[in-house]
Amino acid sequence: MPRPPGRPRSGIDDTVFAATLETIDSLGYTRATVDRIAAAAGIAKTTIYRRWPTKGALITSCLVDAFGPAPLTGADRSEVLSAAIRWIAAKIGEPGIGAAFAGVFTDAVNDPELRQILSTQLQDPYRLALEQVLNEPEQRVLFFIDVVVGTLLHRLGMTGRPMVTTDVEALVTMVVATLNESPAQQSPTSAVPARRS
Amino acid sequence: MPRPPGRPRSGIDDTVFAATLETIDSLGYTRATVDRIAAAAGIAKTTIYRRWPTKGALITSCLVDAFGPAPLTGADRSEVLSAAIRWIAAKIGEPGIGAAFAGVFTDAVNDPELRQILSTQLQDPYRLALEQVLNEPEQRVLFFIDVVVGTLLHRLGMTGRPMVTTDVEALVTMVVATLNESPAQQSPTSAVPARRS
DNA sequence: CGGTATCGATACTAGGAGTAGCATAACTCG
DNA sequence: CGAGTTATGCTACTCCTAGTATCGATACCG
Repeated sequence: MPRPPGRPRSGIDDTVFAATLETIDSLGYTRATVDRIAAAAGIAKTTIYRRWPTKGALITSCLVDAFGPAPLTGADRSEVLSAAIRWIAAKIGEPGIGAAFAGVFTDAVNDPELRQILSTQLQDPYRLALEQVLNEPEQRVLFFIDVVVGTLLHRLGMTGRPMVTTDVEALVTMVVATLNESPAQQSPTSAVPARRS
Repeated sequence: MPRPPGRPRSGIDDTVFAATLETIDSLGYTRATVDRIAAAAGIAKTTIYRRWPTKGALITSCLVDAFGPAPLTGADRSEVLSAAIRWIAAKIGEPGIGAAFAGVFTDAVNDPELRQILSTQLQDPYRLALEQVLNEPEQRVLFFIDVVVGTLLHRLGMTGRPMVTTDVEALVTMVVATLNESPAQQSPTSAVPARRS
């Protein structure tokens, strides 16, 4: 794949991501203006707007980078889900990440385009992976995501602090219990045999 | 109680509340500027700022008025909690209320003063009432509130639509199960007898 | 060296939160 | 009725932020 003509982009994405989280962590989401983020990264604001169309897109991109792939490991479905909940809770507790997440989520509520970006780029990969590994339908996985992420963000938003371990464990217990009770399905297609009408 | 001197305030609070919800419902939270809300209410913007210090305070006040007292009724704790969850879910689904709630919550994440207003004026009354009627400690009631409200707002924020009845019932089932399992406490002080050291 | 695309810097537009000042309206008291 | 007091409407303003425009300089390719 030949390099396209013109001056190549300098590899500053990681620098911008780091500057974004640092600025949000130290000043809060609203005061983390694009100007300040650019200054913290040592680049011009216009350079940021050449790479990300809006501030929300920048934050989303930063979060996708910060979260990385989810560790969906465990002996059974319960362990996988427990590990996933503890993982996202820890991530939201990291400096800057939780505030960035809450901030961009907040913006997305009233911005359909940003909501689309957030849903597609950030949520969907994890949702699809969870549907696979848990062998659960989309509706149910979306419900779990709403419960877990919604709870963690509500706690962060109302108190300004991430959820403590004790409550995270209560969340794990509650959600895993729900997973194992309702329509328990261990094997995908054979659980409910098709019935001819 | 003698009327204080000067021109009395005109009784426009209800008009402003209605105009606020209407404007948010039709234009969305971000486009519902104070100017537009004032115009919809047929008053001057300065009049709004004489009664509420900030836009967030106006929305919070509007929500307190819109929610009203929670119907904490039922034969036992499970019924009370179930009714409360269905009630808040229905409220958040009403036109304008959910968007207003999500919007002001969003703003509060990065605004400690607004967070204080929201916590004190909106959440605390319901939290205290729930602690009484459920006979549960503060920490546990706060956890339930985080789960229920967080889940409902996350669904509204990610999809733009309130949670459907099926999922609300799943939420009810999940939370009520947690209420009845963990440290079940039927009587307040006698459950754990004081032990002299 | 020519072509192309990025970067930095400065200046700009658009829009919303919140404020200031003033004329006017409404009400109480004497 | 008139003086005192407070609320309202209106206009104009400040401050801040997202996002855009422009232009010279820079880096890479052939």
